[in-house]
Amino acid sequence: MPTICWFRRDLRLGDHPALLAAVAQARADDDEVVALYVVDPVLQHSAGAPRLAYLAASLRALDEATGGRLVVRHGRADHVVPEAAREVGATSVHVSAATEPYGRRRDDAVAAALAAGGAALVRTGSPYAVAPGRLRTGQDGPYQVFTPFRRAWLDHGWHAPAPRPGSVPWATLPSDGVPDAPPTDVRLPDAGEHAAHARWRAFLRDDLDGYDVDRDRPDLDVTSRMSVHLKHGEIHPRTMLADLAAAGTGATGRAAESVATYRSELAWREFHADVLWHSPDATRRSLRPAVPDDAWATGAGADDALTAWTEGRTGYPLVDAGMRQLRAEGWMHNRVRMVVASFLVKDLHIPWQRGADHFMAWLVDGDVPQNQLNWQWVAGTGRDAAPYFRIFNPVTQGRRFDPDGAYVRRWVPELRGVPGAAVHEPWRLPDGPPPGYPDPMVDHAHEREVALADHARRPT
DNA sequence: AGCCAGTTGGT
DNA sequence: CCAACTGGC
Repeated sequence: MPTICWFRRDLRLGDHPALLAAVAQARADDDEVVALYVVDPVLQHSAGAPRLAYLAASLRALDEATGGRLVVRHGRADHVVPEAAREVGATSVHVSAATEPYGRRRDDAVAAALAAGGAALVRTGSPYAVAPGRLRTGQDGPYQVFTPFRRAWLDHGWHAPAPRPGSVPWATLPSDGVPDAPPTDVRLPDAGEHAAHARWRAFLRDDLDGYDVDRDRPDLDVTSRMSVHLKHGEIHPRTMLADLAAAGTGATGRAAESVATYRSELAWREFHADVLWHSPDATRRSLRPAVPDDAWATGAGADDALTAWTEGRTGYPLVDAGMRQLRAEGWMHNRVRMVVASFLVKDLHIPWQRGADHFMAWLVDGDVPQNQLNWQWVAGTGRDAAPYFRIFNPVTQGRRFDPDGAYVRRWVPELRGVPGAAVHEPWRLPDGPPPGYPDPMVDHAHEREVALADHARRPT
C-alpha cells in the first residue's frame, strides 16, 4: 500500500529514522511514496514575507530533491491530507510530531478524518533529538530548570542519524505547485538540505573551535547560523550532535569547551520545546508574572515607542544595529536579540508578546517554541528564566561584545564616521549625535529603576 | 546569559 | 586613582 510522507516546515526527509524506515518499507513492498506538503493559510498568519520567501525556496529545493514530485496542496490539513490518502489508496500517513499547541490539535483532527477513511496517521517523531515530553523528573513531572534537564537529556541519548536512502520511489499526484515567494528586500540564506549541510560543514571547519569564546561577538559573524535550517527541517539535530561528538573526540581545552557549549545550545532548543509541550499556552501567557499588569506601557505612547524600536531609532546604537540587521537579513545575532528584547521589556515597559510578534514577522528562523520561550527567558517570566532584575545595559553590552564598534557601524550608517567604542555613546560626542541619529529615547538608568520598582510589587 | 554601589587592598 | 570582589536588586 502506498505511503504518504506529510512534510512539514520543521521536518524534511533528512535523516529521520522513522520516516526513512517508512520509505524503506515502501521500497521493499514495491510501493510508492507521496511527498506531500500542505499550505494551510491559517498556519501562515504570523510569518512575514522573509520567512514565507525562504519557505518557498526551501520547498523548491525539496521539489528538486524529489525529482519534481513534491505535491503541494492548499487548504486545511484535516481536509487535504485524507483527500490525498484516498486518491492513492494510502493506508498510512507519516508526519513528525508537533510541539506547538495548534499543531497537536491539527494532528488530532487529521487523524480522526483519516480514520474515517480507513487510514492511519503515524507520528514518526519530532525535529528534536529527544521528543518533547519524553524526559521526566524523578517525581514524574516536567523539568522546571534547564541544568537538570540538560543532564537528563545527555544521559538519555539519541539515535544515530539514519543513512539516507539512495533513491525513493516518489509517486506522482496533481500538485498546486510550489507557492510563489512574496517580494522581500531581505537577503535570504541559501535554502534546502544541501545548503544546510554545506553551512554546517563550513561552521565545523572554520568556527567551531573558537565558538566558546567568540559566539557572543556580533561583530565577528562566527556563529553557525543553523537556526534557519533547523527551523525548516533541512537538517536534523541528531546529525549535528553526531558531528559534534566526532569533533569532541580527543579535543582538549578551548575546542572541547566549544563542543560542549554548542551542544548546550541545542539542549536549550530542546528544553524550550519540552516546556511548550507541557504548557501549550506559554505561546502567549507568561508562565509567572514578573511585574503587575498595570506596570506595562499602553496607548499611543507605547505604540510610538514600539515603532521606534522596530525601526531601529531608539538612540541606543547596539539596539538600533540589531533591529536594523533584523530588517536587512531576517536574522539577528543571539547576544543582540537578548539586548534588544531586554530593552523593549525593561526600558520601554512593553509586554514581551509584542516584541515576540515582531520577531515572528521578520525572522527567517522564526520558530514558535524558540521565539516565545526565549522572550519569556529575557522577560524573566519563564520556567527557568533570567531573574527579572538582570537588566542589560545597552552601552556596557556594546563595549564588551562589540569592542571596536564594527557591528554598530555596519548596520547604522549615520554612525559610520564615529571611530572605535565611542560609537556606543553618540550623545557624548563633542557635537552630540551625528546628523540623522536620534538622542536616546529614554534614560536607561532611570527606566532600570522603574523596572526594578515594578518588579518589587509583582503579584505573589 | 547583568548592573551597580560600596568596599577593600593595592598603586 | 585602580582592579577585584561582594551583596542586593
